[in-house]
Amino acid sequence: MPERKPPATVTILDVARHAGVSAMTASRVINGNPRVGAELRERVQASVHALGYHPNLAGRSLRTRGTARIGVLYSNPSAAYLNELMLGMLEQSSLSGAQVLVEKCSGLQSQRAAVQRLVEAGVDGVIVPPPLCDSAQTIGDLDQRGIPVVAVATATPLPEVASVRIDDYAGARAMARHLLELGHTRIGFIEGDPKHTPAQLRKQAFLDTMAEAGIEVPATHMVVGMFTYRSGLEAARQLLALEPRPTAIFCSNDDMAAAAMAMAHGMGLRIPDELSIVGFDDTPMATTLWPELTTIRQPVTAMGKAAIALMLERIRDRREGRERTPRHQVMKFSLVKRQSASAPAR
Amino acid sequence: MPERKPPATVTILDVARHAGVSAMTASRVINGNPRVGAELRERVQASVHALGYHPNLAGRSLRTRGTARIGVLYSNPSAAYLNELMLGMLEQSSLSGAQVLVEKCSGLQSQRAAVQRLVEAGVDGVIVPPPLCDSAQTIGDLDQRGIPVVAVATATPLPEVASVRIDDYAGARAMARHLLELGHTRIGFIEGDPKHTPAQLRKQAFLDTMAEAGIEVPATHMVVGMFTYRSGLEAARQLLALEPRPTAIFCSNDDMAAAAMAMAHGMGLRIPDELSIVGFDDTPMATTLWPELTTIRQPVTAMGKAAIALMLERIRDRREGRERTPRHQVMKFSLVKRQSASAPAR
DNA sequence: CTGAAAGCGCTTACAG
DNA sequence: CTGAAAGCGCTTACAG
Repeated sequence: MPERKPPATVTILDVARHAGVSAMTASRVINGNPRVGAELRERVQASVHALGYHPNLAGRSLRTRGTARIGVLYSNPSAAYLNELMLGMLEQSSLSGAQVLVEKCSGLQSQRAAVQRLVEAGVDGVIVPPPLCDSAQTIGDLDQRGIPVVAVATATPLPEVASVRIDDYAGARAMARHLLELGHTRIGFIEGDPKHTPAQLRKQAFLDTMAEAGIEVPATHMVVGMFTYRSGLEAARQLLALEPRPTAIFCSNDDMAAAAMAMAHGMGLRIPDELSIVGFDDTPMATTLWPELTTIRQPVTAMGKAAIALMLERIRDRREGRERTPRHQVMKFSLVKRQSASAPAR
Repeated sequence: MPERKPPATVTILDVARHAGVSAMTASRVINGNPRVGAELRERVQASVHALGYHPNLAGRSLRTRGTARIGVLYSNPSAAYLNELMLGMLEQSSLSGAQVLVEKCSGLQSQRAAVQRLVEAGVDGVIVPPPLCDSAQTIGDLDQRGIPVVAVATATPLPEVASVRIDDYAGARAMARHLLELGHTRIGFIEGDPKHTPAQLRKQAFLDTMAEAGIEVPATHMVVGMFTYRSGLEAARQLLALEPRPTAIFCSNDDMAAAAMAMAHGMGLRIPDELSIVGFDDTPMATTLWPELTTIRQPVTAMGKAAIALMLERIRDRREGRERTPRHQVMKFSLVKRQSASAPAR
């Protein structure tokens, strides 16, 4: 059995020695502090590279007292979405040595209580995933207590609150175009919960894109859903009973697309030959289904990371007495073409 | 706007002072070191409680050099499962200040390469989730290099490797009993991938339980699946074409149960009135579907945590020169009754 | 622009 | 069984 040497830990002192400078200077270079001469900066960077140095996060956060406490307040979660978001948040927070506290709430009553619990736990800020991100009530409550907030996936973020989101309008537009390019003209649309801002934008983008293409969308082709599988089932039943039947269904999220597929499968429709179905979000479900779902990918894990990063920035600013305008970060979506959509049969 | 005081950080020194002992003694009590007198132990514990002390993890891991590097080697993942597992692993590792490195591989070829990459990154141990946990090849490779392994969710763990799992046999037995108690006798069963050990056990448990109840299961009621949605679709089609139709379908996992529901919905069958469907695993999909799925809950997040804890224990033992028999931790499953199963219609 | 000293909170030898 | 000292790796004042 080969002897394994413990991975030799390269410290900042090793880097400093290798570069012939003090630990201080090495630290400054590593942290991007500009008050270092160009020559030393390069020497240090070379040493970091040569030695394969990675900062010890425990040491750093111990010294910087960077142990920020970040609350996450959610309600009514889609389990898959929350998992993915949490994954990103935990990854980022462990990098920065921040601590994450999760609170769940259901009714309005319980929203106030949950906020209270987070405050008592001494959180430095609160991240609010959907659908709570659209609740003026909760966000107002936090804001009034002077707690920094980062909203995730609101389509129309309040200016006083930082946010991470994708451009839902542009995403839905890209998907509508894709269906048009495949040759579909009779497209059914299943709307999301009208109270959620992303649902509104996705719908509007679909209608606008169809109008631009000169295609009139009959009222029967627009069916309201609630973003749930159950609502998708009912909506799909209505659309598939139409004569002539739509050749494609654009669902405002993946859960409803899964339901539409369920209806179609059982009715014996071949997907995508006889019916194309597309979703929105790219949840884990999208690759579980068969055929795999063509959808708009929302980079949820990356959004979780970004939310933590944004929050830490705000907390830091605050501790140092700066008060900046909250940032609104728009992440890139992508159109993921899988097997659930193709050209319509002629 | 109310002024917010920064959460006063209670250190181990505060606890020690409050209890009238040295920091050392406080530390020993907090870490469960038995070499402390009963009286001091109680005083310290009271102080911890009174002051609301929580250890600063950065300080701890800095001193213990506990920065273990743990690899996670996966292939062919069910996205939802992996997310949930990762969540637990990250939660635990951030508590312990361990670092997690993730490697993906597909073919056998790439398995060796992935192991090689992990070794080069200097990992202290590797956690292997399903389905790779059943690969003698990969586990053997790691074991021969002298790297500690923790296998997640193998039904039949190798003795030389630590493992975290549920009792698949008992779980499937509980579910079969549940269906029998509801009054079902004509039960179809969709098997999982026969290469996976949990699939074998789930099937055997079903057959044994039926036999004990004195019910003969015709061969037509047992259909092979591959744990995928697609295979579930085909299997359900076969079962639902039978005359007389089964009154219930027991699927070896949730993905196949979702597919069975899809077939049933489209055929216009009412669930659970005309057909009960149950799954296994309790993935996020189970609560997305409608009606929500009755299934066996596998505590995946907790299993992720346990895997990290087990691994850290092994690494620690190793560093201190101890060599113990690998532990096999069996977690509790639970039968989650939702709306997809009820008594058969008469 | 650069550095010597101190200390973040904790636990590991080392003494008794 | 208990404690005084030292140090994990890093960065924050404080000097120059």
